[in-house]
Amino acid sequence: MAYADQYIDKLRKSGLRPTKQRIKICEVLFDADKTFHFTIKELVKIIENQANIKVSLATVYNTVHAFMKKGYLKEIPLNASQSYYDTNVSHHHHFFDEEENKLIDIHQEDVDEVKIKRTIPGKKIRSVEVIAKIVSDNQSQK
Amino acid sequence: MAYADQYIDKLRKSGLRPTKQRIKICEVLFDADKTFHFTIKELVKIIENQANIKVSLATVYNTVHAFMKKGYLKEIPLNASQSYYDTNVSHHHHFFDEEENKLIDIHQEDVDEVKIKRTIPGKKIRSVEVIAKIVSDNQSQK
DNA sequence: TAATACATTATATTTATTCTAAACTGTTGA
DNA sequence: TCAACAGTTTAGAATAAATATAATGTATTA
Repeated sequence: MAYADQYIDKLRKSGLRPTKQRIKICEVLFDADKTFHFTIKELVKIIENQANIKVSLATVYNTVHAFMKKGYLKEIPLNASQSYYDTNVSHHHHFFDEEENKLIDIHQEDVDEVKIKRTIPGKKIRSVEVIAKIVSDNQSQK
Repeated sequence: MAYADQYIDKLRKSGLRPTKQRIKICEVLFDADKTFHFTIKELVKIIENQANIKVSLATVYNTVHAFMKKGYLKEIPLNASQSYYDTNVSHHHHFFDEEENKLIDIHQEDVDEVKIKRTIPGKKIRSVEVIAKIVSDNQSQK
């Protein structure tokens, strides 16, 4: 509640109408000081559990996408609408061309080994992959 | 054709029966010297175009998954069945726990900057993300 | 070659996501 | 304050990828 005004502001400044549903979604997403990861379904459940407000799946999709456009949320680049397979089973990385939905290999020698200094107790790293998303460079076309 | 025997061997050694469909799939995937990326649908189309053989979607799915289990193909870790979003919009990377389907942040300071030495003409890099897949480390539990 | 175990297939199912069109709500200005 | 409009929400339909099912077909074996 304390934050509601702040969210109304945030939404207005983004050109989004501050509706009951959007304010509730803001509260769930931004009230806590720590960040978190979620799927659409998880978000719907959290909202149902925390409030009397009913929010449809479609609204959550719309709002999450609107928030992404505004930079309030980020999609984790772990997903594509379909699976891609590779006949090159050696260790290498990829460019993903977002405009053409195409993958391009980056050979291992073109990337320095990625060293992760953090570990998770009881877990080991099975693979490390780098995905570099690329788009047209309009600057260089002038 | 020239490679068919070799593929029959490869399949037998993997405990897969060398059927017409599987041999055709091998030819499409492994005949050329260069590697390539594909989706299931693309593979179905290529097979239809290159041969008289009809292959059902289900067979291609089954075979591609069998080949992955054997290490002949790799799935590009760009996919999850659903999208994950993050309220942390700062630049950082992720662990993905494959057993629990959970994401864990890796802060930027825990990974050295990833430098990619290759460029694609007319394209610029929009984002570089590291996904480290983790699984239980049974070694350390003894 | 017969028996069996494995494969293939068309079709149905499941799941995530997007679309649609009708009902509803926030906003604006008289 | 209220009417009118534009933007929003919603249930349900549509789409699309992936998986499951069960009947038919095929490779293997002895």
